[in-house]
Amino acid sequence: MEGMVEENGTTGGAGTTDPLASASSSTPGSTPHVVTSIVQLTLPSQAPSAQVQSVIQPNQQSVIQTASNIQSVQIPKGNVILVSKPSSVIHTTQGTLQTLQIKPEPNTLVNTQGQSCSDESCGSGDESPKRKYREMLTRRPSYRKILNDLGGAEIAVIPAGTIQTDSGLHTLAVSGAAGGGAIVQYAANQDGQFYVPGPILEDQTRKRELRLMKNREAARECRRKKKEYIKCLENRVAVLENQNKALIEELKTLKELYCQQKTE
DNA sequence: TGCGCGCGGCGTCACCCAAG
DNA sequence: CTTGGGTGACGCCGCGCGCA
Repeated sequence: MEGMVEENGTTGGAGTTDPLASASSSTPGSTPHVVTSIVQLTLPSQAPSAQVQSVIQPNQQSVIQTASNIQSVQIPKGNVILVSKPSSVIHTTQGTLQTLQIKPEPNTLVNTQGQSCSDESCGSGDESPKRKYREMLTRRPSYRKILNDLGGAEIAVIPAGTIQTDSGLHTLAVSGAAGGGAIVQYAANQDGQFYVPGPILEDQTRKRELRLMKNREAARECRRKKKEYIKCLENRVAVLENQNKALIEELKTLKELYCQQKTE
């Protein structure tokens, strides 16, 4: 079906190692190949502008690669498109970065059956059963938490030489704290034992939890970007391999033509 | 069926670096 | 100098797979 988008891995085909193999050899409107971990889109030749075959990552910021520059691409109704994510990347073998305009419904995604859906409902990420299941599982608490649970939060163990007095309140630099070090404030009781006053402890705990939460999300995002980057590189390899193949083929044809003319 | 192994994902820590 | 975001490293966990 022309202009149809397929999700990868559902059928075999040449696309697996060479996602854009059909970009240079297929006729306009031919059925797109299905490629592992990526989605391909072929625009029909009747489309008002360039014939484009692209690589799209499902449900995430995506990469669209073409063997030639993308002109203004109009997507016929009923065909995909991605990409509500603002920072999605489109790049070509020429290295030019371009803008893909989605018409007429900018935020509409179309699933693999060609049905449209909202951005949220199409996203698989945080609502996948696997993720839910994982969230139900309890992880081993950190050593810091274990120490806190053992009462270390109220009576702190103070390493020698790290104490600065400050009107009864002391400040301790903890090198092992999350976020590259933390300042812990505490006081001393009559017995000379150190403890963290309630409000300060609450504040410190809250700050730490906030920091951990942000770092958790940052780590997730970082991993996601890393994976996307790797996919991008793999896609680029595929594009260049295909281009190389096409050039070799062209050279072969020209050679044959030349030999033919020579013999005549 | 139980076990070991590899893989992928996660949370946390430590460090770096840019911005204020 | 301080602060906050990004990321490499590390350890843990669950899962799938092959093997005895």
